Amino acid sequence: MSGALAETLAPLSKDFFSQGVVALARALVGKVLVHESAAGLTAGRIVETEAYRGPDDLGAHSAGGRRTPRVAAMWGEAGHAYVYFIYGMHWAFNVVAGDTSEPHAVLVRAVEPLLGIELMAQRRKLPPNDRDLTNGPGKLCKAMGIDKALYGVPLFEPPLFVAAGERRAQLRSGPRINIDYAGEWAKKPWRFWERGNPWVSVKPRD
DNA sequence: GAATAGATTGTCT
DNA sequence: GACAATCTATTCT
Repeated sequence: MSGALAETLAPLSKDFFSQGVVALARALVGKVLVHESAAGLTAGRIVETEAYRGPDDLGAHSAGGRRTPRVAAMWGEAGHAYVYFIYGMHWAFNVVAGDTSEPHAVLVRAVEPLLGIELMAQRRKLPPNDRDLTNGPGKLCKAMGIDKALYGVPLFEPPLFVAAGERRAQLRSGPRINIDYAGEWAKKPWRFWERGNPWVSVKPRD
């Protein structure tokens, strides 16, 4: 990939994030996530997202109005990062949506590597052409160097930001992954992905 | 390819 | 003390 591409990666404006959480989850598919870390630049095209709509949504960490230190970012301004640690070893990255009275967020579940692929491979200890590089929430965080240090940072300016990008295939939707405990809420079709994209995590029926 | 179990720790009850 | 918006290795078929 060329330096020319890197130069086209400018942050979207703050306004982009001011839309409903489900609309934002849809809009983010095809956009590019960029991280300018000390180790180097990585960028990936977002191909899979999920919307979490607390306090009503029982699948959300903010369910029932829960407002603990961990979920504080969900109660913050739209367009900031909500990063959490899960299963004792993985980080997951979310884009906060809604205003400060609405604890909403969009989980980014998979990206397609665009830039800094060698660095991603190094961080993941995998070959650069490996499909497992970024096809899952924990995997993409590891590959792109996203962890607690980026908790709450704005996503409309460096070092971590969302840039313009195009969808290359039809947008599909289905139930969210691994929230069976959420009852009826688990059935909502708030998972979105780009049809047929090989980087999507848990294989959907496209 | 599918199913299963084990890893490992921050967070909340 | 229980569990989690997951990943990996292993063991099947």
